[in-house]
Amino acid sequence: MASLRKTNRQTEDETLVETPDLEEFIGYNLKRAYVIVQADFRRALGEDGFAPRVFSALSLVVQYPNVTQSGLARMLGIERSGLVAIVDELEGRGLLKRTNVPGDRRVQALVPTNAGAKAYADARAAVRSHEERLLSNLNDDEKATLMSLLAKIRASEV
Amino acid sequence: MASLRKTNRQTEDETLVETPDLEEFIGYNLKRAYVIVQADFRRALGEDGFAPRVFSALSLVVQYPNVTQSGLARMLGIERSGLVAIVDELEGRGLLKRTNVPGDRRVQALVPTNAGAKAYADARAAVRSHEERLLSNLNDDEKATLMSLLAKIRASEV
DNA sequence: TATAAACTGTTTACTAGATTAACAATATGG
DNA sequence: CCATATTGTTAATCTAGTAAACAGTTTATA
Repeated sequence: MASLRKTNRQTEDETLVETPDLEEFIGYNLKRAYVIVQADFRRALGEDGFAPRVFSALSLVVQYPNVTQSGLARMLGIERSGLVAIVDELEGRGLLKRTNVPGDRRVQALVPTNAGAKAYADARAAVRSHEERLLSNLNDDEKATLMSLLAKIRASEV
Repeated sequence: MASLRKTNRQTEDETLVETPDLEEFIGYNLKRAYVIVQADFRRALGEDGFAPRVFSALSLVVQYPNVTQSGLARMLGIERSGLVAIVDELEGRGLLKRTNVPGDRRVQALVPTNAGAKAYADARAAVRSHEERLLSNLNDDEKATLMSLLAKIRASEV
């Protein structure tokens, strides 16, 4: 707090301490934060753990059994074509089944297997402890505030 | 607030209103919010406007002229190999120059052109108004709080 | 001073995540 | 019945990013 020279004047010093414009943009900070959390997620879940999007898909299938692929894509905010590979992976690992629905032969309802429910419970615990560990410098109030502010951003989707 | 049935009990209703696990994870909400902001950024800057990462790079070059590519990559948190295409694009558009530095023939200092400084000022204004418009349901306090919480996440990088 | 180690910008190959467009099969609404 | 819409799927494409190698150059060390 000694110096009052807080301008963004250009110098040739190798140590530049002024806040660059970038830090003032929410988008930039959102991305940097997201990259950090996402990288730690992968580290925490390990080599052949779930990728974030696969974890998310499994989570919804476990919580909403019989969800259709289209419905799941809508919930995740991705195209249904992009979901095929994710469901293929989960089915290939024996964590869910594609089942046909009497009355509509187009849809394939997704049903978690017992192994899928178990794998999800384990993964959820791992994700929870990853976030708790990584974000240990935020207290519960701060986390709740962050969530509500992120929810506001999500609510402003065009 | 009429019903107290707030369990996550499984039903066969087509309208499921309970909060799924996913919404409780900071990583998930961070990603969803980031996707929304990033998509609006691109929409706002238009067909041949800057991609977010190109905008970020130009911002730093304008604010820190003579930054090296390695230095810029470090600031952006990406590999220097990934920066080559970004700098190629900016140089190709005539917005910066690669200049050689007397005393170290390895490095190429990046210097914004006048056109680059102008383009950045315009883009920065466009980005500011995009964020102001998109995030108009957050007041200044909320935005400041969000920034400080995101900064805390950034500070917890491993 | 000789040599090993490190750093810079770059290319190439690869991966992940995602989108768009088309398609056949099926369902729904005038 | 017929036009329209929906579902799951494939194929082609795009973007953003990494990792590994490389030649040229600089720095550190023995």
